[in-house]
Amino acid sequence: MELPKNYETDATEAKWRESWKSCSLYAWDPSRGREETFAVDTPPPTVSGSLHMGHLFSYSHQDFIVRFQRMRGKNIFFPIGWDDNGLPTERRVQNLYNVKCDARLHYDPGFKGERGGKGNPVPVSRKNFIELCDRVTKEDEEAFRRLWTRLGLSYDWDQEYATIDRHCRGVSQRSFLELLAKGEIYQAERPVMWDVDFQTAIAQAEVADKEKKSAFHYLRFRIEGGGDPGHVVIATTRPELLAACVAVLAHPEDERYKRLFGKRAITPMFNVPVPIEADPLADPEKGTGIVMVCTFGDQTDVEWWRKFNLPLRQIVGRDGRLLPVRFGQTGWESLDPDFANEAYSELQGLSVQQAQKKIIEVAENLPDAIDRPKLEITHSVKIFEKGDRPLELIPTRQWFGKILDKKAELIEQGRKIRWHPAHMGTRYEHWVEGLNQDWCLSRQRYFGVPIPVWYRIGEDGQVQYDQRLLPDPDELPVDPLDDVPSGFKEEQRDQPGGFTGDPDVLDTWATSSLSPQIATHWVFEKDRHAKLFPMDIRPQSHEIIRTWAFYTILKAYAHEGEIPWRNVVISGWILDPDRKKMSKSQGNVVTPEPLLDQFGADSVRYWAGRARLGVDTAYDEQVFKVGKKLCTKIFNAGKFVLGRFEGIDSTLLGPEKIVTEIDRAMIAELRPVIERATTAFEEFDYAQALSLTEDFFWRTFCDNFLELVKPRTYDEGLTVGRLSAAATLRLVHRTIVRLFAPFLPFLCEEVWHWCYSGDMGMHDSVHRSPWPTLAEFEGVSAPSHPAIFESTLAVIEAVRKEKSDKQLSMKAEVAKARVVAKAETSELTRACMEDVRRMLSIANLEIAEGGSGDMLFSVEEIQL
RNA sequence: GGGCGAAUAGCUCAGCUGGCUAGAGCGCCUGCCUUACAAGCAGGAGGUCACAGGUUCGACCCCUGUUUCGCCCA
Repeated sequence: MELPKNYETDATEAKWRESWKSCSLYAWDPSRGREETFAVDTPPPTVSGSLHMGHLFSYSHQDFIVRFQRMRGKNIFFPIGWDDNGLPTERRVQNLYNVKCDARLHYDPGFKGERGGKGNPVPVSRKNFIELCDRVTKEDEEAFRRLWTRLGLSYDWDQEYATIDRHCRGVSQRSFLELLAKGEIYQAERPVMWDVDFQTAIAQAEVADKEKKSAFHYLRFRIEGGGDPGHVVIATTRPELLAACVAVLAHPEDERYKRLFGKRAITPMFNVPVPIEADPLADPEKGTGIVMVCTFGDQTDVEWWRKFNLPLRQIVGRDGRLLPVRFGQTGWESLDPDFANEAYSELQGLSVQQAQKKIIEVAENLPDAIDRPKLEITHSVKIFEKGDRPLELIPTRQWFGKILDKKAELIEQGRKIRWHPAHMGTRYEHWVEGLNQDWCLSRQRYFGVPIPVWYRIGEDGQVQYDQRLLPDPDELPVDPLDDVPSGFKEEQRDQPGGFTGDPDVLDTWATSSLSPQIATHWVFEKDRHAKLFPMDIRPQSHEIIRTWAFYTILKAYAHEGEIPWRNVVISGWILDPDRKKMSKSQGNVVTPEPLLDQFGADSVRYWAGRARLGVDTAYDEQVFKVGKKLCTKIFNAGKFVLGRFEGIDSTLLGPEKIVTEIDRAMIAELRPVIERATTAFEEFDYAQALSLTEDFFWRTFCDNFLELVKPRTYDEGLTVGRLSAAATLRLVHRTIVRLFAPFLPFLCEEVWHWCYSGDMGMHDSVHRSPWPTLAEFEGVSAPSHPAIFESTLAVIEAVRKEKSDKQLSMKAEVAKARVVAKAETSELTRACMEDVRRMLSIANLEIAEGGSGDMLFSVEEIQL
């Protein structure tokens, strides 16, 4: 067989990519049963994000596990999806086409959209906007598909889905309606966390805490009825909310303020009397220990507002600007309405940031509003993880999923799942324990799964939110803004006595949390679902335990009372040299394509394979180099090993031909490698399996065994010794190629096809050939003594060291070497030393009885 | 402030249930063109296992505390 001189990654990878595709090597077989199936709930990546090495890292990890399971004979269900709905795509479209969505506009069929426009964004209709989103996600998906294929990820492309496609919209809406019917979803008008830039509600899981500079401003509130002193000083970081103040609170045991409880304080500037109440949540250590309650400054304000049944004074609008209000009217009582209105007129229409500056300016010009200079501090504020400005709490009508009523059950579900590494399960539990809000499901956005609900409109033209019109399950998916509820006509839309569609879309997590149901086709194909659910593994990274893992566990529990998967395997992060996570927003990403060009897919996978689950790893380009070297070594060793036995009929090279002592010892060395690598893989510890295999291949097999038997393979004629060597090389090498196959799929397939693809019991592709087991070596007798290999290596090492110390070539002849062996093993020694003698060119090898210690034999004298 | 994790050679990391002299690769040094591979081979230097206590016959490993770093939460 004529083999190429060098390993050309590009050509070889392309060849096998094509081959695997044309024979559907990775297709799931729907006819096989659950027990022999291995189902993976693959993370659908956000397609509008940028592709970087961090992605290749974690997605490789799944593939190692999957390829191992496939070789174990499992029927692999390995779908791939794209998460394309939601804000990241909207944002990308806005930037690419310089447009913004305006839901009031009508569809323009002629609108094409052009990239790179400048100036003010062009307003487009919702439908035009969604069309652009669809276009962009199609392109982005293609880029991902190309990269995943190039990396050799063994997805079943027949199972591809996108979270915005028809099927996913149907599953997501079905889930919504089912949970609504079960009472697990409800609608309510309440203060929710609101991003003023995106103008949408968001959920607790999407909030990030950020340290920001701020300041305590010290405001004087007069006490109604006077006293001494006639005022209290309240420290606040949000003076711009003063007009929304509805109460003043202090700790019940706080001696400074005890006498004030039950009285009223009067806000400066607006002169609004508010009650002074006692509550243990007021922190005496914070500020001046007495706090103003506004609607709403933070979550505690919401709690107090409910507890004390305080009025609502909403001054921050959905766009983050101060709303017009009129003091003197009901709900806006003031002791001096004219003065209050004049003061407020300076603030109205300003953003909260501008309003803060302004109100301090105004207050400073009043005689009695500010008590003392501000105190600068840093504190943590809540920000939407994809946003920029602090969140506001704004009362709006939203849909919610119930979670607070089942925290204990969700923790219990988490405990039924095996987490790898285990401490990631603790992180899940802590997240669930810390939840304090139900899941806000609705988003005031465009590119998402529509909430499948219409409402009746009363004869008075008011929307009747309690009069819901729901679609039939087999009508799904619907878009309530395009589709008409049964029994109505389009002309009745938004008309008195007619109907209106819910304008909101679902949180993207409401859909991606259904990835198991989406992939298994859930209620739509019950048999298929039963064969795949609960799934075997969920691979993901740790920052989305609180979102994706949590919501998926929640949905599976709410729908079927089940866990969604038996195992969660968590990949760590790729960190830059400053140990920061590689991510687009950090601006520290490394683009994959040049590295794939330079090192090849297998080398990149090798890099990923070295990192254990859950462990963050510093990005180190050296490791690609190491991977490439390993590939070259495997390539060269493969060619050489093949050359040592290819002239011999393979039927002459069965396990029974392995009779030479050192060959049997080699098989004995291989056995624990197979056992340990298998155990490691079963525990998802692919890194351990790789390291064991690599070490065995390079050190034991190439550097020592190959050198040791090489002379014997050049024997004239098919001697017993030559056949034994050839049979051992063949069987061991055939095993090594399979042990490497999950990590280096392209190269291993190439080498496999040089010699092993036609073997009995093996598959044409290495990737469907059986994972090595000890059974393959049952016909090989154990060596006479377990320490043979190690003892032989000790002799080799001693002679090599002697040559190296003398700065001689390894082929330099050794005039004489004296080996001392224990009496009971001297026969054995003779058998092994013949190989050693030939390997190291020892002219005169003397064997004597004697010796001590653990080694069977040792070198006493070397003459060069 | 609470939780989780990490700290081992110059660098990146192994070291699993406590047990020989703590390992690998990269880098470095000295040699070797040895009929698979110089992208290789042989040999070598290099570690107070973050720090301080404790448990134990024995601790990188278990316990307590401290420091530094990362992440999550309040």
